[in-house]
Amino acid sequence: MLHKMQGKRFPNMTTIKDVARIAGVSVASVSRVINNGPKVSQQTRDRVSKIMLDLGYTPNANARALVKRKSMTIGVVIPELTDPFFANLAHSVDVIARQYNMQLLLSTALQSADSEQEAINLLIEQRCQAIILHSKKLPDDALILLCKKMPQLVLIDRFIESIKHKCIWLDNKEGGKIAARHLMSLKHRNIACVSSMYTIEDPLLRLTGFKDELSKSGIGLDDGLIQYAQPNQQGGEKATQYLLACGKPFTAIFAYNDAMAIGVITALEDNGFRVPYDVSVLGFDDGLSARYSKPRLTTLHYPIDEMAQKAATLALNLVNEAQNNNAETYKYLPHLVKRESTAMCNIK
Amino acid sequence: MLHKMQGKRFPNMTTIKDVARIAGVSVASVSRVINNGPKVSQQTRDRVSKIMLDLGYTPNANARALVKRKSMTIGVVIPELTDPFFANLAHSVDVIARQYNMQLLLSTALQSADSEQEAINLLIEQRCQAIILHSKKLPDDALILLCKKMPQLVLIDRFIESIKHKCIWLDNKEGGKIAARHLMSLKHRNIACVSSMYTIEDPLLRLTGFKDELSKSGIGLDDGLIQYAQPNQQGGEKATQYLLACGKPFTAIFAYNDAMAIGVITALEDNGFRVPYDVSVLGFDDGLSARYSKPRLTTLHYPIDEMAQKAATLALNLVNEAQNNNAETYKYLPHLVKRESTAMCNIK
DNA sequence: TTGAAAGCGGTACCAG
DNA sequence: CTGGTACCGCTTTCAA
Repeated sequence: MLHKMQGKRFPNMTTIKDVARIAGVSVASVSRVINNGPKVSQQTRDRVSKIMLDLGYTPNANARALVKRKSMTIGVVIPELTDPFFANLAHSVDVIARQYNMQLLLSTALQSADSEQEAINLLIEQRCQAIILHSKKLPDDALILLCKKMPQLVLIDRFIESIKHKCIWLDNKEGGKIAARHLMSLKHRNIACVSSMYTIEDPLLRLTGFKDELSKSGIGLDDGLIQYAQPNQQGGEKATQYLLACGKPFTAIFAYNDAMAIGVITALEDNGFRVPYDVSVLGFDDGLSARYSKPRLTTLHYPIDEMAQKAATLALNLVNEAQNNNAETYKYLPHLVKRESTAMCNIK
Repeated sequence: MLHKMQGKRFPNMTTIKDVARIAGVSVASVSRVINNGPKVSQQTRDRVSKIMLDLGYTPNANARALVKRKSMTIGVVIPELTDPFFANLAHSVDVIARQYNMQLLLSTALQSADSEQEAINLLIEQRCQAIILHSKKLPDDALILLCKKMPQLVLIDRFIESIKHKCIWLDNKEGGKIAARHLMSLKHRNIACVSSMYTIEDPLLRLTGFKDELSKSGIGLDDGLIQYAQPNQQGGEKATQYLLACGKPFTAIFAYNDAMAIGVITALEDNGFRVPYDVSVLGFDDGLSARYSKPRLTTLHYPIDEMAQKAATLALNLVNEAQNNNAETYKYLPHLVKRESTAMCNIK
């Protein structure tokens, strides 16, 4: 059901010329009034203002963008709005956009490289002055190319060495380590993991950091105790059922994200285990649901708000390659938020 | 921290002229190639296409919008993106936008009439071909005026008689009635309400419908058992504490929305009551959290997705006042989703 | 099949 | 302080 180019054209609206004609002045003067320009007599200013109001005149941003070469828009590419994580990301960009008096242009990319590329192209067509891109599907080289074409493009949640000064990213590996330390501090030694089945690097990094830290203390992670599933509540439930079925003992589960963690808890309780008394569950993200769930989730806070605001600010201030010489990089760290889903291991 | 008009101008990008010059053809021909126009020789088409690719040429949507008087954008005004309800609304509009090959322009309005008006103005400046407006603050007459100026504007979650063919709304009163019927069918007779403190009409309508339906069966609603608070989780907790403190007995609570309902449950359990065994709790909206919460929420499903899609489609097909003669109106009804937070009253 | 040229609605420079 | 005007990048007649 693709309606190619459908949609009616905008009805004729009053233009600057209409205003000028009716006010008996030149368009130049009207333009000055619109922009609060300096050299207009108060008398002209008042008359023109009144007429603009009477006519319900609204300047055309497209025309303005064309001549000024500034669209006053900032673009965001995210997979979709229904995921609160991405909605928050967009929201934070919006906060910055407002500060700069700019409009938010949203492009959702679903889950394919093509659709990501398409989303970006649309934003470039619109000549956004900044683009915040959350890409998981496009390969590194495509992004590097893109950055060359669009200097004011910033990547969020991704790290690429050769354009690292445009990458706002979270240290997932360190996140895994923090998780491991927390669980170890609670004396857990038999730990399971519920990870995402998608082949993006985040889950791998978290897992790697997690394992590394455990092994530092001589704790191994049985491969059978790592289950991969869809990174949502159902995936969490399913993975937990497998975990339970395999029969290996564990006293804690590190989930890829909060949604999975909630699924994990559900499955655990359905099978007669109590969280955190029998099994501790650790999430990741610290979204709203982490506070809603019962028990409330102990989880790693993902500072997406901060990161998105940084991304927007950075993008807006990226004039051209010349300025990218700054050696700044933008690594963020998750931090532990202790709530109720983890507790001291009570099995010796 | 308002950065007036800051932000660098867009770097010079290659234009249609560049392409034309390098290809040794006129801009007209390039334009034809871009738009897959009919009268171009295959040879020219190929050469120009290649050059566009080599140059990384991307047409300027602003220029195009100007001359074609079609921006290919669709605007959405919502209070904010962090609320999943509004994020869903925006998402559904986006779904339609994609079908029509249009871009989503988002304007957040926070919580004041001025900022709503401002958000709308910005979208009109952008010459969106359709605007979906969720307004709670602007008075009826302002909206009626707006509709006159912007025929392709559609209101969502609001009903104004004189422009009812542009209103996509939910029958909140009926929602209240459905809620009452459900609770009565479970034999509850002492019922409390936790409502929103904001003076928008939704909470009032729900409450009215609720009371009306109760009184039909001869059940009264003690004014002391109606508490008003912020329409979020904390508000729900607070309101419940007041309810508990006032000492009047009740076996069920009808909350203004899911967030409040979850707060209600928390407060109830903190005070030793079990949901739904001791007290039933009924929510409204049926957002994600209704499924995450424990117990999972029995709630009234708000078909916001459907409504938003309808709104977008309607707006896009609204050419001018002439066509608004259609007598169609767009009332939607919530429906009950039974989950775990309500149960038969076990107090005689 | 092609190109020249007239705008679309503004801005900004220059002259008066 | 004001007006005339040359663009901004692209589409679309109209002729050739």
